[in-house]
Amino acid sequence: MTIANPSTSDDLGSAAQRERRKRILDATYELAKSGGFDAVQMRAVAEQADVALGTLYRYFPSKIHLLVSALGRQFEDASARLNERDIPGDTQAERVLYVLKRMARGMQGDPKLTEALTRAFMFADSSVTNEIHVVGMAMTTIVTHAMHGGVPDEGALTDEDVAIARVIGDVWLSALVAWVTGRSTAAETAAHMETAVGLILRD
Amino acid sequence: MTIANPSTSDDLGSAAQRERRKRILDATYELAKSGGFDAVQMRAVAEQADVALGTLYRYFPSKIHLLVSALGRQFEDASARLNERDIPGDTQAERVLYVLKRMARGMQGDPKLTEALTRAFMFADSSVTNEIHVVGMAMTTIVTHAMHGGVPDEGALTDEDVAIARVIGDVWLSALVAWVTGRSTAAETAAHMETAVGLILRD
DNA sequence: AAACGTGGTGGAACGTGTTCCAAATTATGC
DNA sequence: GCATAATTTGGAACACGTTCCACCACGTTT
Repeated sequence: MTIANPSTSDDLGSAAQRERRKRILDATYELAKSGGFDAVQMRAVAEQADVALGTLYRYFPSKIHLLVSALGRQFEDASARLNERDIPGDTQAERVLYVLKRMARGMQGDPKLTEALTRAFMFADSSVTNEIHVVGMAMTTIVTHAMHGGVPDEGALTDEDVAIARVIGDVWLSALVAWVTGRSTAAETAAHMETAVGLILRD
Repeated sequence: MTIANPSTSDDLGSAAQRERRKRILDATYELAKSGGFDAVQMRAVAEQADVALGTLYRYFPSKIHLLVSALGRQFEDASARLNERDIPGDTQAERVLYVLKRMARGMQGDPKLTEALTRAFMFADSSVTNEIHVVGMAMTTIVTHAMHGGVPDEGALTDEDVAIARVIGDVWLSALVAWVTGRSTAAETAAHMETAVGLILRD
């Protein structure tokens, strides 16, 4: 018996397996984008990705793993895109708000997708630690990068920088949940983030 | 046809209805305490509360409403208990950390219960706005009360106070989710809260 | 007291996440 | 190319949230 799990193993498997994995994540993305969390039904994902239900579960042991993995891919892409350019703004607060607003705009453009991924993130238990960590690191990287104005000098990252980035990430997540669940508007969310960043990053 | 909904209407209904509602919330509490989110099964709640499944759904339209209502009761109790005494500590940060640690200790003593209620809170959509609002207000009240050292002078609440309380509440919620889902330990959570409060409340 | 209406009961039924399995297919070692 | 192992498939089956419905109980109106 092999213990290999195509979704978490470092070994990415054969080309066919990589291809299947990509098809599954693409299908997840599409369904989430058009119908949100509820529309990402395992049978529907399997069908659209053209794999059997059992195969889907072999690659991703639960709907939550599946969605969080999709979120991770999104975040890594966003992080890579943001980090290759310089961040405008004269203060840390301005730069951080710049990237947060940029991300917020992106998410508001795809509310269903955002809802699906955020819900999954909030529901993830310890079995999803690895996938979650990918997302958390990407978020922290984005914020610290903005704090430093786009200088790729990673050595300058103090513990306090990281702590600040994590706190901002926390507030952002809470605000995101409130927005996603329809308990606050986009404008309220933006205002709340401005307040929070202003409080945390007083230069 | 009557539109009355026993769970949200201001009119609490007959004594028998109030009694049923209490039995349901008690059953929810018991099940959550012993088995967490998954153990709060609607059939089990109905049976333990000695009502029919249909009746349970008449009082609480979903499992999420049910759990968030139970959370609201918990929080209001905690808030009332905390607010009737003075908060020790010389600075705002010390006092806020005092109450946060106190609450954290309470929650760590009932991890399953905390898990159930937190999960429900995170999953609640806009149909649960009212119940959520109860919890949010209680949390804000607790933090602002601690900031002011137990002085019941509500007139002294500035907008900034409330904003600060909300940011702290956000960080607390994110930390709670991480703890509940097994992604961080109690000690890490406590340390993170200390960092956050230290950053936000620099006297 | 009879009729009525409101809410409660018991239980069937449905949808979707998840598990399981035997058969078919594909990959691997020789 | 064959034997063997690993993977995929198709689909049945199960669990639990949710909906629905026919019927019952009880208080109110007349």
